[in-house]
Amino acid sequence: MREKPVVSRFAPSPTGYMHIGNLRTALYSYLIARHGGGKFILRIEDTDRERFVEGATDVIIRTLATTGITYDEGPGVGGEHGPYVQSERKPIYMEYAKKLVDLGAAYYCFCTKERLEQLHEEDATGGYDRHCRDLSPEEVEKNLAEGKPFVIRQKMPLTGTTSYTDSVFGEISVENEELQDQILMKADGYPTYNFCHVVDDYLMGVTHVVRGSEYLTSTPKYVLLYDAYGWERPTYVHLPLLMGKGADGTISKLSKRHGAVSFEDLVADGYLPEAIVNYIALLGWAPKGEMAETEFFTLPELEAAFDIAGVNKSPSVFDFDKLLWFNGEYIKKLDFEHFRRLALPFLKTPLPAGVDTDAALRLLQGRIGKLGEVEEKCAFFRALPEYEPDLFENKKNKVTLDLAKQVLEAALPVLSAVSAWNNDTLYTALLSVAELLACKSGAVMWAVRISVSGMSVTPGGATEIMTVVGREESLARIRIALEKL
RNA sequence: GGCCCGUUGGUCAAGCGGUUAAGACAUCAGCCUCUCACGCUGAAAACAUGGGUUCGAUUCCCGUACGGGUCACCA
Repeated sequence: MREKPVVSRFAPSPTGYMHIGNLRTALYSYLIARHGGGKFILRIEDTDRERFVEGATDVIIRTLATTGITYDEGPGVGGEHGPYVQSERKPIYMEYAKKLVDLGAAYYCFCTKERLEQLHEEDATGGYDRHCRDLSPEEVEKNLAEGKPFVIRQKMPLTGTTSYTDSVFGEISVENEELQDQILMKADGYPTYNFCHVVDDYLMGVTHVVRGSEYLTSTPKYVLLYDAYGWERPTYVHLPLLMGKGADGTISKLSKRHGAVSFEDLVADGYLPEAIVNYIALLGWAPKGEMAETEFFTLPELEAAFDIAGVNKSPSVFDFDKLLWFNGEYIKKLDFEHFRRLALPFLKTPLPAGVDTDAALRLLQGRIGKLGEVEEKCAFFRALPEYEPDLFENKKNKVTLDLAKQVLEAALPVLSAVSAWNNDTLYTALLSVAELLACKSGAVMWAVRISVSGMSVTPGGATEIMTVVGREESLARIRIALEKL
């Protein structure tokens, strides 16, 4: 018996931004499809008119495009199961809802919102009392003829249990008496998620339903729908949640209070899409076997290696430190031209005329975790920071204020005399200063570096920094230092 | 609160009855070095808990604790 080809989908609702948790769901769903050589569909779930956000669909499409997650069917690319935006599929749902009523698995409900609110006040845990479940056909016809507003509810079995097998969590069972007669069609004629996703998944031939584990306990209700229609149930793949760590160390569901958690925010902060994808792929999934120690994956490599069996059950905490490390590694691997092109926009304004921007960026490439650090790390190239003379003191290199003064006094004429201003000549020149003063070369380098940078920690050594800021500025900065000493 | 799910170092995680319980990030130390960083070497650090089952449990079963999810005319 042959396996059916895998068809999976990503079905976000357009909320205006792409949360990193949603992106991971999209990624896993995509990987399951591609690993199985199957199809991947994008579907927009916009049946909540009140929460509709203009342009939100574009954010989703853009994000998928920049991460390289391609889909075979969906908005913009079309396909044989369109349209792929639920608001454009509206007539389909009423048709299928009526079919369900005929099948005896759903019913019209004419209860007003006021009555529902009253019910809730009387018993907050009771839920809907199934008032309209057993209305006679005549009564229903009469109400419909009068034009009374209605919803369509799912008729849940009152006894027994419903079970299904999730490919990550295993068998899930719930008592049917726990299930509410949930609303399938709203009074505004739009379907609820509970209903339309089932209809669409069926109509679009989706074999693998991949989504967050918040749906784990409501899935029996969906399974009942498949059964009522006589449709084959899909394979369910529920994913563990993504958590965030708060400033106080508490763990909770990843949200804005944990910092930039939308994909576009991270990119704007200088994280590379490839690094983000690589990192989130590993949050909740780990490769098996001999691949278990591998950490770096390109998208195609993930497509080859991904396997549902490697998906974890427990929630994972999003760790910005590790993302930063991953990102730094990806930045290091960039060829310089590429890095340069990405880094330049992160400078608020161009560096001063005398400063060698390319040289500065070369220094930075191996030392930053994200492109957003470029500006701050370049600040001292723009202007010498304020600093106190005692910055010159350094135990390891045995530098005292007095020695620093001697070094700089000796270095000034030597550096002025250097014919070509480059790393090698400057290095040789400074070594001669060390020889002249009979001190460690480290002491000379230290004093010079502090004087030209005004900082104890810099993205490069003394000569490298002088190369970047240029001859005039370097000498000027050394003179300023001498005034302080 | 009812129901469902989860629990290996601070974090991500391997493990799928017998292991010195991998690896990575972060942390710390040493080395290297024209500082920092990179790199290299090393260190500290974990099976929530109580019962079973078993010759033997991190691994299987039950309870407890803790954490999470869910109970909408939201998805």
